[in-house]
Amino acid sequence: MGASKSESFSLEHNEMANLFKALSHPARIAIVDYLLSVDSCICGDIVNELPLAQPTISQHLAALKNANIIKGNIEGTAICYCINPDTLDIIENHFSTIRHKLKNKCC
Amino acid sequence: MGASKSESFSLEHNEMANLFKALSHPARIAIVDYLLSVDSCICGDIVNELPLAQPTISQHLAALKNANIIKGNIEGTAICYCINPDTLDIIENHFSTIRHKLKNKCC
DNA sequence: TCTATATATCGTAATATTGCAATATAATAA
DNA sequence: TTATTATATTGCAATATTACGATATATAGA
Repeated sequence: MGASKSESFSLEHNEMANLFKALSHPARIAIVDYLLSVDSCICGDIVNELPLAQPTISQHLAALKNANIIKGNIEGTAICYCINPDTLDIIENHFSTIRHKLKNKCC
Repeated sequence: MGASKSESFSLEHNEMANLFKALSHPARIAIVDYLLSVDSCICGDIVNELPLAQPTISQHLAALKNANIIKGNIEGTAICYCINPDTLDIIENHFSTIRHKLKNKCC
């Protein structure tokens, strides 16, 4: 075999794994970082900021959009990208739950 | 091609991506969840808790250990696994920085 | 209309991940 | 020592990801 046995795991575990998978590539971390480094949402110039070809960046943006980590609004010829704060909430809640459970433990 | 061009990105972006990659599989999320669900560190019975063969679980545990997400102490014949709170700090700081940067933005 | 610009999709090659049977290793117990 | 138990490693097949050239689509402006 080789396919991930995702159907053997809970929906919640799969959803969290998919969020982390969307963040599991340095180009996608760099895209999120860049979106946060400028004052407003970015319309257009992500391709010039990263050392990857345009189709590759388009794929990475699609992965982030698919996981709801970023939102894209069409703005004329360009597309305006922003971080989705709702998904940030989900991730922060996940780690806050982990932190809380850890408090009652030996390590 | 096909290999990830990780050398084109910063060390920090690669380190965060590697942390998320370690969490990007439902089995590994389930392992972390299980480690948190019991009172103490787990010595032994992770294999019985998951619907995967022993070598597969050993691989997933190695991936989590390699990313410093869990720690393993040899305890006789068994190995005692715990969450590594230091790595949890790193991840929480990452999202707290993101949240902070988002405060000054349009979305 | 035609042209320029921005982004997406297709097709495909290179590489990485996943899963497990078989086997190895390591520690304890008899 | 030999058996038992727990975990790791090897080898390999199935599948997924990454990257990009070529091409398609879609909008704005001339």
